[in-house]
Formats: sequence, C-alpha cells, structure tokens
Amino acid sequence: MMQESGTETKSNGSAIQNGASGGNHLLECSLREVRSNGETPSVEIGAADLAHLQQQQALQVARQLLLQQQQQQQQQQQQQQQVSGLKSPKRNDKQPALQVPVSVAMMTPQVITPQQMQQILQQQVLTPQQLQVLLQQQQALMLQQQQLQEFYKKQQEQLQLQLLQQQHAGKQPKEPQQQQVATQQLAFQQQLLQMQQLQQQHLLSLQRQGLLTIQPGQPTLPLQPLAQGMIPTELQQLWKEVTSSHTAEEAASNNHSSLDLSTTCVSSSAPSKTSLIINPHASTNGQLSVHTPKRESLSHEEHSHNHPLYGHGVCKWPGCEAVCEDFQSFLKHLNSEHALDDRSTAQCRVQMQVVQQLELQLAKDKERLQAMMTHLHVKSTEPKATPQPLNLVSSVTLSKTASEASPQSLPHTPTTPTAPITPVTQGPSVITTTSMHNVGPIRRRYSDKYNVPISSADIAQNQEFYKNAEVRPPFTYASLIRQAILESPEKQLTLNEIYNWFTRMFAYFRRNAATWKNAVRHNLSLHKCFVRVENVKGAVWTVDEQEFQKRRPQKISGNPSLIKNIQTSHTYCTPLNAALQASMAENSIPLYTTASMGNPTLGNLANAMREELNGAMEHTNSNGSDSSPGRSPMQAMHPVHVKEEPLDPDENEGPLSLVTTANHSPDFDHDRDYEDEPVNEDIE
DNA sequence: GGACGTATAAACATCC
DNA sequence: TGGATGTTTATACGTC
Repeated sequence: MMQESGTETKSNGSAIQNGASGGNHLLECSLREVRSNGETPSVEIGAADLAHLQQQQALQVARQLLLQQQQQQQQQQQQQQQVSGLKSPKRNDKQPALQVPVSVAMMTPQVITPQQMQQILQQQVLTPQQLQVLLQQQQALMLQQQQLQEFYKKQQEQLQLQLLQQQHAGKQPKEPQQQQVATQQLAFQQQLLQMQQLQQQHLLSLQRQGLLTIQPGQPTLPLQPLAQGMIPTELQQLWKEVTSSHTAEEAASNNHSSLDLSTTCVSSSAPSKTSLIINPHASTNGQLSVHTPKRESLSHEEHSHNHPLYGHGVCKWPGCEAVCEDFQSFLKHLNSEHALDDRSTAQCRVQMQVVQQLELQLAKDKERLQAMMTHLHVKSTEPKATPQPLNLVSSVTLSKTASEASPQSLPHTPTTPTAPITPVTQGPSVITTTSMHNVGPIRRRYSDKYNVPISSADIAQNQEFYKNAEVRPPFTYASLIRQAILESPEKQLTLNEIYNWFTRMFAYFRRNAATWKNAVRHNLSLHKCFVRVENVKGAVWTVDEQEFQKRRPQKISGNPSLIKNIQTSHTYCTPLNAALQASMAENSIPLYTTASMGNPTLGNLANAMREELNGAMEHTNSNGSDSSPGRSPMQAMHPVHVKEEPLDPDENEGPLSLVTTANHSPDFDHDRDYEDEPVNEDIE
C-alpha cells in the first residue's frame, strides 16, 4: 500500500516537473531529448559572424527588392499597355497577374519556424526560462509579422481595386496611378525590411544572451514561406478540421479569399457541411461570393444546429459568449464582431494552438497510460493472470466511427474485475479518445471510479477544462444534479435550469441533449434525494442531503482509523487533480492553466497538494465540523450520518466513493472505503 | 451469483 | 397539437 502510494506520488511529481518549464510542448520534448542525449553544441559562431551574415542577408534582400521592384514596374507597364490597347473586357480575367510579386523573404522576415526551433533545440541546451523568453519573443514577432502580412494583402487588394477602376474608366492617366502604386509598394516593402531587420536584431540579441547559437553550416535561419513555417502539414490538417466551417463562413461573408487560413480551410478534402456552404462556382476573380443560392437553401435552423460557433443562443467564439437570440442575429454578430481582421485571425491561431496542444497532450497521455499499464501489467500479472492491456489501449484509441458503429460490442469499459489495470482512471486520461470522439449516444459503463460524486473543488479546479473540452465528466448524474442545485443561490433549480447548468459547465453536455436530459429527469425521479417542490414559478428541484447521504454513507465517522484513512484517500484523490493539472501544465495549455487551475508550476502544485493534505488533516481533526462559508453538504451531514448508522449498518460496508478514485489500482481497492470528499471541499 | 448502483433507452402520463 | 416535464420500466454493465 505504501509502496503504491509512493509510486503514485512519485510519478505525479515527475509529471509536475515536466510541466514546470511551462514552455512549448515540442520544445520540452526536444529539450528532454537533448538532455537525455547529453549532447552539447558542437560548433558555435560568434555574434560578429552572425551579424555579418545577417547583414549580408539583408543586403541580398534589398537587392532582391530592387530587382523585383523593377520587374514589377515593367510588368505593370506591360499590363497597362495591354489593357489600354485591347478593348475586350476579358482582360480583366487576368487580374491575378497583377498580384504584386512578393518576395518570399519579404513576406517572411526572419521568424523561427517550428522546424528550425526544433533543429536549434536539438543542438542547444537551453534552460526552460531561456526557452520561455525565446518563445515569448518569437510569438511577439510572429504577431507583428502576421499583422504586416495582412496589411500587405489589404494593400494588394486596394491596388487591384484601383487598377480595376482605372481599367474600367479607361480614360484616367496611367502614369500617376502607377507611380502611386509603386510608391505604396516601396513604402510597404521598406516597412517589411525594417521588420526583418528588427527581427534580425532580436535574434542577434538572443544570440548574445546565449539563448541561441547557430552552426556555421546552417544558414542563419533560412527564409521560408510563412505558410510553411507557421503551418506545418499536421497543423494544416488540424486547422482544416478545427476551423473549416467558421473560416469558410468568414471567408465567404467577408469576401476574402487571399488569406492563407481561409484558402487552406476551403481546400480541405474532408467532407463537411461547410463544403456545401461554399459555392465552388461562385468564385469570381478568385474570390468567394457572399451569398449563393446554394448557401441560402440551407435553413438557418440547420445552420444553428450545425454551426460550431453557435449554440444555446450564445456565440461560441473564444472569449465572446455574446448572446444571440437567433441564428440570424448570430450571423450578423459573427460578421460584424468576428470579421476577418487581425484580431480574429490571431484568435484563430490561438485556437489552432489550443487544439494542437490538446492533441499533443492526448498523445502524451496515451504514452503515459501505456507506460503505466505496462508497468502495472508486469507487476500485477503475477498474482492475477487475465490482464488485457492491449484491449485497454485499443479502447483508448477507438475511432469515432468504430464507437458509433457498434457501441455495445466494443470494450468501452475494458476493465474486468480481474484486470490489474483500471485504464481510464487516470485523472488526465479522462480525456480518452473514446470520450473525445464520442458523439452518438453510446451506452457505456463507467465504473464506480468514474461515477464519483462531484466535488466542488473538482469542478472548480477543472471547470474551464470541462467547459471547453468535450470530455465526459467523471461524475454521476446524481452528483452533477446535486451540485447544480447546491450551487444555486436558493439551493433549488427548475429542470430547465439544471439543464442549463449542465450545458454551461460541461461541453460534453452540449451534445446528445435528448440522451442526457432524459437521464437527468430519470435521476431526478429515481433518487429520493431529489425533492420536487411546487413553487410560485412552477416546480423546482431541491436536494435532500440526508437522502443523498443515505445513498453514500461515510465510514469516516466513528472510525478509529480515521486519520490513516483520510491520508490514504488523499493519496488517491490528489493525483487526480494534480495529474490533470500536471498534464495540462506539461503541455502548456494556457486556457486551462491560468484562471481555473492557477499557475501550474511545480511549486504551486506542491503547495496545492500540501494544502489538500492539510485540509484533509484539518477536516479530520475537526471531525466534520465545517466552518467554511460554502458549507459542504458532505461535511454538514456527518453528524446526521452518525445518527443513521445504527439504522442501516450495512451501509458501512458499502464503498464510500465520495472521491475520485481515479488512480488506484485494484491492488488496493479495499481502501476505497476510506476515501473522502471533503478534502476537496475544504479547498474551495 | 446476487445485490446494488448507475447509465441508457423507451413508453407513458400530465401540463402548458 | 407539440413540446416540456415527470414517472416508471427494462436492460446492460461494473463492483462488491
């Protein structure tokens, strides 16, 4: 037992340590690889060399600029002559030829691409702090670059527009216009050049700080197209999946087609409903039309059901949550507030990163799970001989299609009583693929380890996570309903308010409403602890705590081994949150690691763990007398339960699954009786 | 193997 | 009349 606890704590601690750097996951991985390899940079170049190289590069860019400027002017002159010489309007079709030929170097001032970053990391030994500095500066530069790029594209469009007008007019003097165009281009290119130089200086400063060394064999941060540098192949795919609909909508509504993101999205090969929205034939001059008959043929109702950015009358654009009464107003809101501008694009990128991080986290947790299972498998196969680790893995990697195809036949809960592993019971691994991809109403069983009564602290700590990630919360319906009711000011809610709480608190319950609402109603009716009260407004539901406690008696009262038990239970309950936090922190998910979870540094996590432990001990010593303002019903019920114990002695035998028992293995299942929820309640 | 708890699905009744 | 609400039953699964 103690050994197991120690193992848990230890592994958890390592997870925390991994997350302590707070840096990019990829960087961390690379860093760890580097460290594990024990490699050191073989050759370094000095600051002077770097500066020299960069100067040369800048000169080269400038030369290219001049050359392109000349070519461009020549080209435009030719174009003008052609346009003025020909009467056919078909010439307008060749507008793309008027695209200002932007040098790749121009569009990509020296920004370190992820690949470059990895290369660098593979050669350097950087501290997490250095990495963070590097990353922050890099992100700032990327943002600047992105803004410049978009500005440049707007300029291009304006130029095209002007040129078009000029061509249609056909009488305007061409030379001044052309000069103006050239002047604008030159000015902007100078801006870009300055930007590039700034970034070079930034890199130089990094190099001086010892954050960056570059091997002479390598080009100094080769200039690559932005699209290649910032959106690797996987990221593009991810982008397609994640943002296909909304970017398409935006692209259409804003009549833009030049943005890389939009085009990337539109070109997605994955069949999606948005492919209907976008009329492929409506493209004129490479631009998407705003409204097409095909698009209008889809009812708003259908849109409102399908649009990932709209749900429950609320705009789901990250950080928006504007209330839109109907889909029409939502569309207006979307077009007005989330038009294709710098902010929206930046938010898209952020979202993209979030998704990427989640994917990374998933992959990492899968690995960790595999390692844990392998470890436990080896240990536990000795006494028990029917482990099925492969099944466990396969259940985790179930595809959505497979899950939906034959939900019953698949091992959603692959644990068998004899299995030494409880696969999906690690805290973070609540984010299983099955739950992530579980769309249809799949009948699945969650073990009691999942169906734990909710803890206010649990939900508070992971609130943001469950709000955003479509992960099934590891709590029973009854616990969730109770939590919803108790969270309300008057400790009573109408059914609809309970529904709203579910959808508000858990992204998971924003799907399959019929299923879970039915379950909610079923639970309300089934459990005596939920009391229906006729109110002025109508019927409201309240919680009868005594009844609720009857269902889950606490063995804690009067138990001589109380302290030990509390500690034991704490050993199990802490890793859930800590592991979840560590996992999040490890993968640097800012969304979930800021407000809701605090700063997931090693120190903070350690503090949190200590506080939890202290809370448990205090709670133990106070013997259930709770002084917290948010009175925990559990704690409040302790005396009541003492009274009831003689009435139903059998309940003492029952499991006390008041706390997530996520990390324990069947080897110590007998300790479940001692798990206690108020440990978490105290924190809140 | 049975009791128990839970999830899911469905049928049905009632009310607005 | 249809949807929301509430009740009840059946079934499946996991744990003890």
